[in-house]
Amino acid sequence: MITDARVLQPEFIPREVQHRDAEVNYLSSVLNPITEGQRADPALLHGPSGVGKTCIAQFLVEQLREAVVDLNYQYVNCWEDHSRFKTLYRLLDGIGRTVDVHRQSTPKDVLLERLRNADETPYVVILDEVDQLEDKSLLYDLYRIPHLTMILISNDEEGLFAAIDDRLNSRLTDCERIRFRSYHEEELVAILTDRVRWGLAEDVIDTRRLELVAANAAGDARVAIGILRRAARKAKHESVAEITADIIQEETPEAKSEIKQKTIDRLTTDQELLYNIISEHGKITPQKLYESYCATAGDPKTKRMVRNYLSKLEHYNLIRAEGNTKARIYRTRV
DNA sequence: TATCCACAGGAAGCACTGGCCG
DNA sequence: CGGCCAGTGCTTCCTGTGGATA
Repeated sequence: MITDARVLQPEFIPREVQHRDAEVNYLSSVLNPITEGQRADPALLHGPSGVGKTCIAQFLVEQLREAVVDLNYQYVNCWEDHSRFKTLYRLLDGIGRTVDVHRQSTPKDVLLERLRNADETPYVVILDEVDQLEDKSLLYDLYRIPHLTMILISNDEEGLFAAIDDRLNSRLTDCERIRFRSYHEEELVAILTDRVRWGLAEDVIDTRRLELVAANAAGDARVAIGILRRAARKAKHESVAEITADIIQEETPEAKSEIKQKTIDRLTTDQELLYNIISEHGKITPQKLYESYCATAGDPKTKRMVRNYLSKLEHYNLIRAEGNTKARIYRTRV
C-alpha cells in the first residue's frame, strides 16, 4: 500500500512545487541577485497556514544553494527563538560563529556586530513565524547588514506591520510582499495525485476520492496530506485494498486535530490549561476564565501574564477573542 | 449624559538562573 | 568560593477604551 512514506510527510519538499508558479517565479526573481553575489531585497511571504509558504521558501533556497557555491543559509523559527538574543544566536550558529559567545563577554549587541563583521559570503535567512519575534527592531538591524538577505514568513501581514515602527516600515516598503492564497480544490487534487504516485501503490485511491480529501481539507495542503496519510495507514492496518470514502470521512477530523495538537504541544503548561478551560466552556468571559484558571493552576500567574498567554493562543488561531473591552468573550476556534 | 469599572496591552523593574572571573 | 552580569519570565504600575448603570 505505502511505497514511500516520506512523501506523505508534510515536510517533504516536492521536486516540482505545484500550482505556485506565480509565487515561485516571483520569489525566485527577487532572490536572483544572490546568484551574482549581490544581496536581494527582503521578501515577505504571507497568507493562511498550509498554503506552502515555508515549503516554497526552503525549496527556493535549496535551489540557490545548488547554483551558488558560496552561500550561507539558516532557517529560524521565531516561535521557538522569539527573543532578540536567541534569534541572533541562531543566526550566528548558521555561520558557525557561536563558539566563543559567552554571556559575560557579550554586552549589548556584540552578537549583531559579530554577524555584521562575519564575512562577505552572502547569507540567506528565513525567519518563519516572524510575527512572534518580540523585538521587531531586530529586522531593521538585520536589514542594514549588507550581505544578508531576509525571507520573512508570517500568517498575518496586518498584525506584523502594526507591530513594526515607522523607521522599519519605511525600510520595508521595498520589501517584496508575496501573498499566498488558499489552494483551490483542483490544485489540492493535483498535489495529492503527485504524492500518491510517489508514495502509494497503484489503484489504492482514485481521483473521485482525492477530490473528497481535497474538499475536506478546505484549501489547506497540510490537512489534505494529513488526511491522505492517515487514510492510507488505516487502510493498510485494516488490510483493505483501497482507501474508501468512509475511511476518508473518518480520518478527516482526526487529521485536523492532529495538526491542531502539534500547535498545542508547543504551549506551556499554563497556556495549555487556559486553552483547555476555553475548550470545555466553548465560550467564556475573562473573569470566569481567570477564576477557573486560578482554581486549577498549581501556581497561578497574574492576570497580566494570562493576557499575554491568551494573545498568544489567539495569534495561533487556537482561540478567538471577541470584543475589545469589558464585553470580551473568549471562545474556541471551529 | 456622566460616571464607573472590567479589560487590554505598554513600560519598567524585579527575581531567578547559570556562566565567568578574580 | 562569592560577586558579577546578561537573558528571561514574570509582576507591578499604568493609561486608554468602551459597555453598563444610574
